[in-house]
Amino acid sequence: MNNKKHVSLKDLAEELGVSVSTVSRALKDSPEVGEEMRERVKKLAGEWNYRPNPFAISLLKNNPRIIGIIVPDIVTHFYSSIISGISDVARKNHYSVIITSSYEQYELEKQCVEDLMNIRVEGIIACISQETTDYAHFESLIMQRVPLVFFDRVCLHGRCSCVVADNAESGKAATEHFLHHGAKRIGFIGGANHLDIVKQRKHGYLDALRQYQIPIERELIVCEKMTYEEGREATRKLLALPCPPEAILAMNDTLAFAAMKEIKEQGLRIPQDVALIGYTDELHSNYVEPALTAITHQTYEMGVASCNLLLQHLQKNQSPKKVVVPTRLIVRGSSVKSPFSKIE
Amino acid sequence: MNNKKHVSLKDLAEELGVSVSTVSRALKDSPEVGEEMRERVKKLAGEWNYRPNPFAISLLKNNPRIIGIIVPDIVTHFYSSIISGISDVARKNHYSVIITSSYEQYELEKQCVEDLMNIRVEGIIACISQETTDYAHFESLIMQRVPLVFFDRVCLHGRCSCVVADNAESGKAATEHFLHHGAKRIGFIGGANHLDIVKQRKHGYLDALRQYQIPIERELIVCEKMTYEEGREATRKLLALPCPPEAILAMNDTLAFAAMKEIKEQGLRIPQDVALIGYTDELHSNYVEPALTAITHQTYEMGVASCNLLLQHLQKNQSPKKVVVPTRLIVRGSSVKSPFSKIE
DNA sequence: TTGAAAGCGCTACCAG
DNA sequence: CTGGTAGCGCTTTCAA
Repeated sequence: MNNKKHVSLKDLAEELGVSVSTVSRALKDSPEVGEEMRERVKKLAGEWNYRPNPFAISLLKNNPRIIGIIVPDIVTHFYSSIISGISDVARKNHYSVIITSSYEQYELEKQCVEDLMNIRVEGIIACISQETTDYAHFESLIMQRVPLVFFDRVCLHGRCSCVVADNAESGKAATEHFLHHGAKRIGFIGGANHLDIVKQRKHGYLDALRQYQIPIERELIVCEKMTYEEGREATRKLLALPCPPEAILAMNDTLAFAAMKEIKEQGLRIPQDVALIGYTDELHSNYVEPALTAITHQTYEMGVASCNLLLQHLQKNQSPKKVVVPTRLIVRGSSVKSPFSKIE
Repeated sequence: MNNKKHVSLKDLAEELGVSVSTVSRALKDSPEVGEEMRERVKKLAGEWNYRPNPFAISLLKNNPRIIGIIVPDIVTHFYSSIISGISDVARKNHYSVIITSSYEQYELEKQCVEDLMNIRVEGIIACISQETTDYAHFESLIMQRVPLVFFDRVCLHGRCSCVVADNAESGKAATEHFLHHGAKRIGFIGGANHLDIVKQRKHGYLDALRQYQIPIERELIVCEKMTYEEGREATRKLLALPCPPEAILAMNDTLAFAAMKEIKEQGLRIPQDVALIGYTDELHSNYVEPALTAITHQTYEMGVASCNLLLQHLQKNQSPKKVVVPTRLIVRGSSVKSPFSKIE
């Protein structure tokens, strides 16, 4: 048709012999344009496959309708599932989403913030990296009044909205589950201590022990990085104790699967010798053997909640809110010793 | 400082008492600007945290530096890993990435194309949905000269670039592996027949059988949708045959894990009663028991290759290329009957 | 070495 | 009901 890549209002106007203003109005069903005119314009726009140039509109209105996301990584099911929830809500509200990964690194996380600001996203939804202990890059966003919502791993409490799981409760519930089923010496494998989620889940764990008047043993608590290898190492440490734990609570799916592998490789049985509970999503817990008892996050819902929260902030200035998305303890084979287990 | 959300060239120019042109030039180290001037401009730009408005630049240059991605879903590790590869290459080349999901639905896939075109991405990287058999929405992209690269599930051969695994070879290799280890009756669980990947892998499977002069039995080949439930059902069908297969090749990880579950639930042993090979990534194959022998895709590399290919097309008009990323058969416990298995 | 002005595509205001 | 025009922020001529 014409050599230019995109059709503009001007192109349409020239072809129809009218002004750009008229074409613009006709296309958005302005009441001040003639019925017949509207028809003609729309017909040609359809034929020529006209699409409004989003950059012109963003330039004009200063609202690019883009939301930025920062996650530690995108391949972990937990995050991709949350992203999925965010994207769906965003799309329904005619927002695009740009996803960036910090790869659990502080420096890269700062870069992500920088990149998103350069793209001029309207707001950011983030989950901080394991490494991050300084939050200046996020504080600067608050100063610039860029709406900001954290999920799962949060910071700057009270200064921006966040979506979290009921961490303390779930840590307590898992621990109580062990206690109800006869285990008294319970190991806890967590991630870096400075993370809120670690603190809170550990808090729940300790709380349950206290309530049941179980003495707390420091060496049963191992908090390092949340990687597969560290999980193996932590489990090895626990099992090598003079008096090893009868049960282990692992703080995410990588750690849980690592613990499971290590326990098995040492020739111990799950749950008879060591019971195991993880934090994970439903997908893979069923594939392993025994099926993994786990605290299940409603990841998709967390994404939906995060995006809704951000949209609220985008629409009007609002004081920070905190949304707690409940978890559930799904009991499978890895935690309950069958009544016959002691006879075997 | 000032109430406006963003600092513009004009703001800087006014403050410095010079023209916008000068500021613009100074900022991009144009040789025709004075040393001292450049210093002053850059200093103020830094202090005021000036960022060029990307929409103005996109409007002007008509290159928004955004790449669109269409995947069947984002939560499957296979796709998220490929996305990860694409994103990394894109970011290194100062491109942003917008990810959309078709949820394996034809209608939504068309919508994704539409959305990405509205955003005016410079090019698109896509993996077609299971449902898609009509490719008009992609053909229209070719007509509009929008660079397009397919990966894994491809179409419109020869008309656009694509990145694929060595499907036929891998299907053949897996089948030969079974044959070498004594299985003769091999079941094949695939996805919808119209998909290239299914055809090619089946081709490899049949090829191996022919070469070893094993009669081909139609009822050993089950091709339905690639969902967990269909995988269970397909396995059930195979095992219910008068003469059930000694080995099963499952066409992706969902199907493989489904098959594993079903085989176990029927009280059969893997690999003694039924050997199993899947197509999957390394991550979860090791968690299950027995560990799953699998054709491993180099997913991250496929993403890297796809993005590189697209960038080439973006830089200059080029005839379509096809990149084949080799797979590897990783032998684990699920396929090799131990020498003692028959004694047990 | 610097400034003025046009124009990218669009909207919105003011005239007619 | 329709047209003209200014302006969003930036780059890029052309003049000085």
